[in-house]
Amino acid sequence: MRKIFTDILPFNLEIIADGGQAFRWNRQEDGKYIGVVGNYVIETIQKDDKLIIDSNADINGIEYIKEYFDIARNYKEIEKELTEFTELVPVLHYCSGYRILFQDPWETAISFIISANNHIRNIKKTIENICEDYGQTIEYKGKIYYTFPTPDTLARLSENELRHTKCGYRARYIIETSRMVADGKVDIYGLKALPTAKIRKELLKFPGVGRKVADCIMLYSMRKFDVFPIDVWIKRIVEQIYFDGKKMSLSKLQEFAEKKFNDRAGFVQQYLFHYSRSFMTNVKK
DNA sequence: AACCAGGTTATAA
DNA sequence: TTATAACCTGGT
Repeated sequence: MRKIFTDILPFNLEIIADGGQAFRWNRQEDGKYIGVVGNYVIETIQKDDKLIIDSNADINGIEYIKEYFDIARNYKEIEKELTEFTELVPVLHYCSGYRILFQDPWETAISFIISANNHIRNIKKTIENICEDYGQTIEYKGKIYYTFPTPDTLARLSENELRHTKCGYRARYIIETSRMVADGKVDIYGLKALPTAKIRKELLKFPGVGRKVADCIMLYSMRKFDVFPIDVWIKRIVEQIYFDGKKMSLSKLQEFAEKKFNDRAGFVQQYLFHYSRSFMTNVKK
């Protein structure tokens, strides 16, 4: 069915879908994005202050999609509040409309394990391979799409089988993590209710999950906004803006950002990330 | 041909 | 506690 969300601004579908927080969106020639979210195939395009969505979702699915795009949150207020940090005004201006999706924690965990030391192009390809090989099929408008596989499915695989998806040495991490979830060692869907530090401690039990990946999982699938995942892009831009371009250790930057941005750290990280990727491409690490 | 990319892990000082 | 090397893969 079709659903149109109105009055959505600030909202920028392009950077939301292609900004590195989700890996299953594909831009079409006409500016439309097609992606698989949960069990739904979603086609969406933004027309100014409207988000037009066609999908195989029913009424309940529409609600799920609304949550996914974080439609109800007042981002105008968030962006306004953050201008309190005057050095971020140009960043906010450039990145207005960025939103933090509310994704499935299981899919997000595996996706970000794959993301470690990897390119977006490779990450997307590997995830697509995994879905094609091990997900459920969905037919939509005469085409076949694939869901993200369940923990049980991946838990049964051997490392060599999974390596066909081009995930490389991460295969072992993915399988062991899948087994931990499948065996109930970590209740990945129940973590959201816990405080950030407690969730992080649980997530760090997964092989292939370090500080950065753990924080990404919390930010993109559990609505924990007091985290500040630091990758190479964030490191560069924070060092430039706040430390006169001097190299700083991750732990120093982590402490600095969390203290400074507090409950808004996740949003700030998101804006800084896109800004950094746009303007810091020629700067050495 | 070597080096790098949206980190993590194991090992050593 | 902090530093360094190795790691799949695909691209330059």
